[in-house]
Amino acid sequence: MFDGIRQYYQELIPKLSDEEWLQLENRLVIESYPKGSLICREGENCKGVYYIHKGLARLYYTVDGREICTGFAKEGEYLSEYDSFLTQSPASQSMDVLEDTIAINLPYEKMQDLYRNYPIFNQAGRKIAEGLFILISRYNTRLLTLSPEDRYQYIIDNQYHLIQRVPQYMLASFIGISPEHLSRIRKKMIR
Amino acid sequence: MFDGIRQYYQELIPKLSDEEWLQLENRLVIESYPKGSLICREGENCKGVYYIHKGLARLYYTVDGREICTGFAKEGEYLSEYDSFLTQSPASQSMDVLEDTIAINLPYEKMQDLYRNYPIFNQAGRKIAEGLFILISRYNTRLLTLSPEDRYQYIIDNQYHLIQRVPQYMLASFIGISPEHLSRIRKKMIR
DNA sequence: CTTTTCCATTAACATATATCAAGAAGCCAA
DNA sequence: TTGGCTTCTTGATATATGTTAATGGAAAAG
Repeated sequence: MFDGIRQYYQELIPKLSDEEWLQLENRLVIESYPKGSLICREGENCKGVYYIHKGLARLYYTVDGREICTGFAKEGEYLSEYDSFLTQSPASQSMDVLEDTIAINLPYEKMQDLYRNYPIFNQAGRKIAEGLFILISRYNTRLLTLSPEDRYQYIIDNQYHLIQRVPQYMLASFIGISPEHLSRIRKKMIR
Repeated sequence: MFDGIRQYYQELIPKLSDEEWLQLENRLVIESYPKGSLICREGENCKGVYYIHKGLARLYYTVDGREICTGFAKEGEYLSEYDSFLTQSPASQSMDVLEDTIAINLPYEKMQDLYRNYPIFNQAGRKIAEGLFILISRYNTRLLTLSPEDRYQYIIDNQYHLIQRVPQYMLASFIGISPEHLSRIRKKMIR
């Protein structure tokens, strides 16, 4: 169950000891979410960082009753409303799951606890934050520098699993356009 | 000269010792940039993280010969093309200075060196990365959830120094619209 | 001081993209 | 199998925002 996470952390901290791993493992919480359920609701404090063991989760804003997706995580990937998690303040995004999902949660207090008692985890925390920064930074770059068509092409080339598992209207908001416009772009690209 | 930086790090690492601070200070490089000059050019590897001692620096993309600003840093603030810095790969943004600027640079190799020999700096590195994540994440939130007018209002309310020190056409790109459109928005807001 | 360059404003016009509305297609549930 | 959701597509129309171009003022340069 925890193999994926252990491997992940061992890449972040090559010299992670068995004892330290055990301390981490003891703090992990396995959670199960049926398709469509919320992991975190906008306005509430995000409770943890979630490793997706099985399934598919999504992060999104709700604006004027409309959803704007900003991220997805499938098996082996992490997801969190990280701003809310770090500051323990109300989330501006919600997280839900698009399929039945099993997530492994590292709750906020447990993580702070680890940082205090096992400082080596600061190294993991640093690399995780750096990784998340790079992720959002590149997402930003694509939104600001590519055309809608090129942003869709990017998903085809680099995140093809999203095309297969995520409804098209969610992908549309992910690349910053309306569902109808994406439909037209697809039509044009087929020719 | 280094007072601001020292204070900054001591907030990140409350138990930073004099010895550790000295190790950091020895690795800092003071650099001087005349108005308009580049700190980092798109396509090159970003060499460091820059603390602005005096002056004003800017981060921006160049798309079809046009500039899109994504960040500014004044005295007491940090700036870097952090993706490029972390991965030591070509930058997708440039950094230049809008006024004569003195920056204090922590170069990449020196920073890695610190992480290796003084692991406590991982804690600072973690908090810096977390802070940068929050910064870009909220910038993203504003771009995705606010109208252009509200985005401009946000700058008035929260970053008024930018209104005073940054040309309006740069602010326009910062909030994601054309200079002409910002001019119209301002006119409408005055009424 | 001049002269030049940069920048903000304004107006007319162009266009990408959104919105609205209807129908078709796929999928799930009973 | 049937009926009802959900999602995708398509067309007509609307609109926010961009583009082009001209003007005037302010700031910088000489």
